[in-house]
Amino acid sequence: MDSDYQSQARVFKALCDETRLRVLEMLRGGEKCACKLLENLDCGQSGLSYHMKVLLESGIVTSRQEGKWTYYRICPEGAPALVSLVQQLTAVTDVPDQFGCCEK
Amino acid sequence: MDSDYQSQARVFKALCDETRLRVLEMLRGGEKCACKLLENLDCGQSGLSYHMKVLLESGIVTSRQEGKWTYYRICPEGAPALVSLVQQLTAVTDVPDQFGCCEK
DNA sequence: ACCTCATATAAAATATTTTTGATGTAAGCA
DNA sequence: TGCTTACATCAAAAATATTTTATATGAGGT
Repeated sequence: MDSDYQSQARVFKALCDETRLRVLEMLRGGEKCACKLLENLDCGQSGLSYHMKVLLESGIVTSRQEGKWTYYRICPEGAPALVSLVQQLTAVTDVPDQFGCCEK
Repeated sequence: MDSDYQSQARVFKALCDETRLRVLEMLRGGEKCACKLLENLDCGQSGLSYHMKVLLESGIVTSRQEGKWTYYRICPEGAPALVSLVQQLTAVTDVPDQFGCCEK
């Protein structure tokens, strides 16, 4: 598990932008090169490059170079890790915690 | 499923802030009132109010009034919905898509 | 070596989020 | 009614993120 709030936040930041969600949807259908992604998005080339960097740094996506092209795909390790992170963040524990509450 | 990018993004925005992740962690141990949350956070009262609004609007958290107090807890419907949203976003499909790729 | 293509990076402009401080509101109590 | 407590709302400032434009880099091809 990832117990550092900042790096958890970084993963979710990758998902809170429309353009990046579109990219992710395209990648669900399989590996794509940057130029194909670009064709189907409403942003400039450097904009895509920026968004892909955010996705890469979150661990949700990986890339691979082949000659001049860069191919991106959903990371086979990162994606399941994300799912379990979300599960852990929202799973209510049955163990009482140290915080208590106002006169309850 | 939530197929609108903007509302999907809204859910993830709720999770990409350290303070809100802390709140969520506290709520995992059970319902808490705002004042208890405030005691354990590094933000002002109006700041907490802002963050709780973001969490409420994302559907991950719900609240309940009791006299002067507001109690917050992880939403029993919203949390699982989030998990399945993440699963859907990152599940690679076996069906080829309409995008193709560069000379592959 | 030079040119082009695919992508990355840097800097500036712009937009969005978060924090802060002041004020508002509603509940409960004297 | 007037006071206090718990929280919400607003507006301005501060901090961050995104977009845009220009320039750089590195792989091929001629």
